[in-house]
Parts: sequence; C-alpha cells; structure tokens
Amino acid sequence: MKPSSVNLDRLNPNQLKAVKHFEGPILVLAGAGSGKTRVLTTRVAHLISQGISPLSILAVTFTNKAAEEMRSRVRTLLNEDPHGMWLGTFHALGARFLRQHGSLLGWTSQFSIYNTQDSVRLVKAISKAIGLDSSRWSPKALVHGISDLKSQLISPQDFLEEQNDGHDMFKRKIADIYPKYQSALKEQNAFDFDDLLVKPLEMLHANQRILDNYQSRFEFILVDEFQDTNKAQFEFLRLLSQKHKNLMVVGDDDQSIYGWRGADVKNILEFEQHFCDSQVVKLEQNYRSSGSILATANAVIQENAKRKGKTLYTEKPSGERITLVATPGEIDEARWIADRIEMFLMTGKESTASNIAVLYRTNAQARTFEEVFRRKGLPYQIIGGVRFYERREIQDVLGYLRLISNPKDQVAFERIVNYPRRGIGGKSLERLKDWALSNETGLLESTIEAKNIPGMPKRGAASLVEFGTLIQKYSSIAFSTPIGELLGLLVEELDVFSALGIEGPEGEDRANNVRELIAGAHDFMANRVPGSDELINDGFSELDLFLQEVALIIDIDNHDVSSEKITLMTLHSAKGLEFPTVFISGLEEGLFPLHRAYDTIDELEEERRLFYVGITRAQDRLLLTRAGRRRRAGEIVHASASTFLKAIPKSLVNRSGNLMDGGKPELHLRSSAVRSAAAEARKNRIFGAGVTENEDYVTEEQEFVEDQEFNQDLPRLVEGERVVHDKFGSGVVRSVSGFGRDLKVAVYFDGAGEKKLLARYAGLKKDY
DNA sequence: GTAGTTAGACAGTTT
DNA sequence: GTCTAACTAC
Repeated sequence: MKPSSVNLDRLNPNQLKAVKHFEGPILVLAGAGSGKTRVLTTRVAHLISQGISPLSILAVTFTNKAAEEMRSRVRTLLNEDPHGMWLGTFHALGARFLRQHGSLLGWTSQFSIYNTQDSVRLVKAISKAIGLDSSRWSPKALVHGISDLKSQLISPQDFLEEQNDGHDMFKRKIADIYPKYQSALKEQNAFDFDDLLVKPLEMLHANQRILDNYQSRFEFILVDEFQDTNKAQFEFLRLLSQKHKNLMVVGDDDQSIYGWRGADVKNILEFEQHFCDSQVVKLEQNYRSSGSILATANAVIQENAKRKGKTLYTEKPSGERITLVATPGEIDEARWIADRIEMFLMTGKESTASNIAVLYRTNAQARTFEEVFRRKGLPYQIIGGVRFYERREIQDVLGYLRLISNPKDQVAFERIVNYPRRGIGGKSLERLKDWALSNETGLLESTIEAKNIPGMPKRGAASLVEFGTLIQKYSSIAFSTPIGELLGLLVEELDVFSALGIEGPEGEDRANNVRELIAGAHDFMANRVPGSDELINDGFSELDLFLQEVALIIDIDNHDVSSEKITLMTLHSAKGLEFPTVFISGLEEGLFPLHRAYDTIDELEEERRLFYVGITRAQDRLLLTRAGRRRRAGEIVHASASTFLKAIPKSLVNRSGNLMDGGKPELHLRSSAVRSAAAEARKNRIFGAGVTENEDYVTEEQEFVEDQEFNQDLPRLVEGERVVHDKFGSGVVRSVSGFGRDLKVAVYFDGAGEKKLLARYAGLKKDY
C-alpha cells in the first residue's frame, strides 16, 4: 500500500523546489536557519510517499543524533517508520559496511574500532619497536599526519614513493610509520576512524560486484552538512551515486568549520563542476533568528572573501539588540553570565533553562562556568570536553569487552593486562611480547603459557595465566549473556569499585561513571537508535554491536533538550542546534580567534565562520562576552577585544551595565562536592536518556527478551561444569582453550568419551 | 621488578 | 587541571 501523500503546504517556493526535485544531482545551498532539515526530511518522506522504497534511499548526517532526529521526523510525516533506509553518519555507515563485507579485506566482523587515543598508543608501540625517539617525534603528531593522508586517500605505498627522496624529516618518519601502522591495525583486526571511510572505498573499488550492488540499490542519496565532508567522503558519495546520479547535497559554505580535520570546502564550491547538469537551489530566508541577530551574522560573515555568496533575510522583527560585555577576568565573565541567566529565568524572559546555551571556543573554558553555575545552583549540562567514553575508567572496563570480542586487539590487551594491578609491569610485558613474537602466537594465547617463558617471574607468570583464564571464562559466556549483565559480572569479579575507591574522591566519580556505563549497557537493546534495527538481523552478537556503536557515540548525540538544563558546549558542537538565548564567551584576541589562526588567511576565515555559526544558533537573544584577562595553561593572559567584534554595526549593539566593577577574584578551589556535581551532570549522557518509546519497536524488544530467557540454558564453560550436547548427550567440561570466535571446549561425555568442540557451534546447554 | 609518588609538560576545534 | 615520565620505596 502506498503511504498517504505528504503535506507540502508550509514550504516556501525554494524549499518546495528542493523537496519536489526528483532525479539528477542537486546542490541545496541552505543558509543557517533556512529550514534545511525540514527540506531533507520532507523530501525523504515525499519520495517514499511517491512509492520509492526506503531500501533504495541512503541519507548521511553529521551526527548520530541528527540521524535519529531525521528518522523520527520522517516517521511523523509518513505515519510509519521508513524501515530499511540506510541512515547515519559516514562513520556509522562505514562500520556497518565493514561488518558486512570486511571479511573480503581480511578483517572479521568482530573488528575493534580504535579511537585517536588507541591510535596514538599503537604508534607509540611501533615507534618503540623500531627505535624511533618518541620525545622527538611525537606519536600524536604522527597519528595526525597519518590521518591527514588517509582523509586525502593517500595510501602508505603512495606516500612512501612520494617521500622517497623528500627532505622533510617529519614526512619521512610518517612515510616510515604509516605502512607499519596500517599492517598492525590489520593484524589486530582493528580499524581506526579514518579506515571506516577509506576501507569501504577501497573495497568498492576492488570489488565490482559489490559496487554494482550498492550502486543499483541506492537510487536516492541525500547528504547533510556537505560543507564538512572530506575527500574520502566525497569520493564515497561520487562512487555510490554514479549509476542513478540522484544525489542531493545540502550545505552552507559559510558554516564550513572542519577544514582542520581534512574537510574540503571545495566539495561544495565545485559541486557543479563535478556533477554536470546539476541544479542549484538557494535557501536564503531565515526562520530562526531575530532581525538584529541575523544582521549581526550577515555583517560578520561579509568580512570573508572566499564565499559562494548569499545573504540571509528574515521577515521577523528586529527584536532585542545584541548585548556586548567586557569583564575583568574569566570568573567575572562566568558570574555575569550566571547572573543574567538567573535574571532571565526569574523574570520569565526565558521560560526554561534548556532554552539557554553558553558557547565557547575551547573546552578548557567550561571549567569556570561549571564552578560558578554549581555554586549558584544553576542546572547545566556540559557537552564534550573529556568525553564519557574516553574516560580512563570507562576505557579500562571496555578494554575487557574489546578483548573478549576481538582477541587480537593488542591496544586493549596492553591497557588492561595490569588493570586492576596484578603485578605485571613493563618487564614482564616485554618478555611476553618477545615470546609471542618468536613463537608466532598472540599475546592472549601466550598468557596461558606464561610459565614457560624464560625469565618470567613466578608472580607475573601466575598473574598472566590468571588473566588469560579470566578472559577465556568470559569469552565462553559472552555470546549468550546480555551485555549489561556481562559487564556487571566482570566489574564485580575485577573488584573495580574497590580499586577505584582507594583513589580518593575522584574515585567515587569514576565508580559512578562505571555504574552509569553498566546501566547504559543494560538498556543497550531497549535504547537502540531506531533504525539500526537492520543490524540486529545481520547476525552479529550484541557485544560486537555494542562496542562498535559505543566507539562512535559522541556527547552531542546525547544532548537532551528536555532536561531543563543550561547547555554548555564548544562552538563546534553547537553546529546544527538552536536556542532562544545564546551566550558566546571569550571573544578575545588570541582565544577567539585563536592566535594560531593568524597563520593563514584561510584559517582566520574558518575561525570567522565559526563565529558565524555561533551567532546563528540564537533565536531571540544573543549576548557576547569577553574577559580582560584569563588563566590559560597556567599563565595569566591579558587580551583585548576580538577583531571579529569590529564588524558588528553599533546600531545593533547594547553595551550592557557597568562593565568593569569586577569584585574580588574567587578562589580557584574544586571541592569534592563540585566534583560529584560534575559527575551528576554527566549522568544521562549515555545512550540518549531521552529516547522516546515507540510502538514499532516494542515487538522487537519483546522478541529479544524471549531470546534472552531462552539463553538462560546456556552454560558457563568452566572446568567441571556439566553440559548437554544434542548428539553426545551429557558430559563434563574438561578444559577450555582459544579465544573469541575460536574458543574451543573439551568435554568428556558420559556416553561418547572426550570430544573437542568449537564453542560457538557446539550448542551446549546447561545440565541440571 | 613493581607500585606509589612527584615533578614536569601541556590544554584547539572532533568523527 | 590532567596526563606522562622519571624517581624512590617496597
């Protein structure tokens, strides 16, 4: 049955043109607040209502959250879920792709995803192995260099040839490390972030049949935030859209703010050259901001030379004037903002704290706000900063899961082999590595035989065996145990909480984070991003999905607008969002724009676009603040007003209050009470606390629950456990060997004698 | 050889 | 303020 048609009445002529566009490439230049999300979602819904199957639509967004929102809006428009539509970020789609086809390249679907931290650790290990001085050639810089190459689709071989007779020492070091890094990733069954884009491309290029398949399948491709795509992403789109050529990209060159990450504005500026016969639609009417705010934004962005050129207009009244404030120090700045917020809330000028955002250039600025807001009792949530999943305690615990899922994950191995402390130091680890290398076996396999390693101290050997056995034991139940339960058992056995308890007050925070992680894991299936439903049917274990999804979750994905809290975040994170009241803080030379941005005109322009993005987040009220001095990296820095402010016409500005009556500086103390408050604020940031229930998914959940109940019959494969086999009958577990998917179990059957079975095929049940 | 402590370096934006 | 490298105590 064809879904009922979608209501297009509320669109303006250009929006309508974009929505009704059917075939051929099209570029939608959508200014800030011009309704581009509406255009995208309405077009998807419209296509489906015209009889296009969701299966043949691919939509790419910038964040998981945006994907989630898009799906729910399409669902609302259609009155049914667009089942089967591929929708997600480039990275999430890439991971999904690799789960299905990665085996062609030599990876299993249990692959690990290495984040930047992991990549740095890996490069550090490689540097050490080849005797490269890590203090001279920082692993971080090397990783960054490699990442740049990958996003430009330059392979290790290409770069090696290119640098063969190069004189840039740093580049030559990269040329040296890059191939080694790449083969280490493969040995460890891992991909880094860039691989999630580069490897699918590699595969599509090498495999005509799969390419044909996807090219035929995706009749319609839609891309949001196109100005922030890099070369690899562009190539991915170009390749997939080649057959049907129905590619719609939506973006705004004035909001391109990820050049430093390899994003190339040329993708949008030269779209028409790359895709001939493409149409262009401009959306220039702004529906978001008041007249003064929009005029401010226009004035600022006009300073940039490299623009496609468009001017936003609005039919809204000019509204309040922009407020500009200078305070003596950063604490005064935070206090002034806090006071203003209190006033807005008290006088009813702002109905709820969640209507308010405080934006800043660097994450380090968040701390001052956190302290001041805490003291005033203002509710807030911080997005970004030290990300939840990158916290030490979270990575430690997840390290176990990673190793259980992917026994070749060496970064995870090294991270947790001595966590919690079990007496395995650098020396023992080195011996283990050497032994594994010369015996051509894995680290995990070697632990079991640690007692045979020459020179290994008795205590260390015993600990290693214990460690290996522990991983084995959990590997045997990992297939059948719900992820939350698995984590709970693991944390209990490892006694993580007592280990954290002795760390003092922060330990309590960390313990809470781990509890939060476990709670989130328990809800993993229930809170799954709607639309990733297809994955469940692809036959991957919950553990693999959990790990691979968790690796790609960023804080903004969990931003909760219904939380009645003030949002604190960087200007970068604010992209795509809107708030009635917006504060932009730290408008000082050297901070915003950062002094480094003066290196090139392009960087300065990107910095200005960032300011433009910030301004255009505001609907009704925009307040810009700066501090005359602030503490940066330990030093007190004095700064004058940001050069960006000069562009704002005086007529739009209201210079507020008596600016320089600072008051005495506050103590820079961080009590444990403040710390726990911070932990509190971090709550609900995993797995989107606000995921709405939807009837479509209830059935699936129920099915899953039944499945779990069925799994209760699965035994824990440990020595002495009684099990039942379909053919061999009842028996007792003798030994367990191997790891992950190769986990083997030897069982002595009462009727059939001893048999060695592959755990994942044996179908053993518990014998009561 | 490992664990716990302390001095030192470092904080730009993120999938 | 947080993380790492180097140092000292066990």
